[in-house]
Amino acid sequence: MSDTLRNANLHTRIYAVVQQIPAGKVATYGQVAAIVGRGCNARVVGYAMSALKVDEAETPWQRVINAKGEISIRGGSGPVVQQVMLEKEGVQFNDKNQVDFNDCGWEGPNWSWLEENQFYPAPILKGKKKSPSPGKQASLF
DNA sequence: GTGATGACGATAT
DNA sequence: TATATCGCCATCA
Repeated sequence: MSDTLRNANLHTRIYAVVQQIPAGKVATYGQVAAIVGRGCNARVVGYAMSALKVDEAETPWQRVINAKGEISIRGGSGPVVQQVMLEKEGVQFNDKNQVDFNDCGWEGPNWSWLEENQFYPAPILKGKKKSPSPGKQASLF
């Protein structure tokens, strides 16, 4: 499995991380991106989610939301379906249809899992960062 | 083989 | 506080 993941595409690695999110918990795109590391951005995670195929139906894509705690899917019944699925898992939404990360936020996978699967959770290179401010980004775990 | 497009997030101004 | 910009990968036409 680890070799498979290591050689896999970024999307496959993203799916592997998403599959670690337990029911009743939610993670943000940026959080998943930070775990995957290696040139993965929040946007790439979003792309990966949109590219989900039937084959990867086991991936709990509904547990990945944006940094505001809201559901980011645009069209059709997607957002509604996602919220219903999360509520079924016990995720609480407030009046603004937002998730409280203090209550349902995912703290991340186990370090042992990360090592086993050759993941290198590191601060992602963000847009033009002229004045590096570590610690701010490292608030993930 | 090339180009456009799409579930985001953080910084800079 | 709000808007603009940049980073980045896989898929499809």
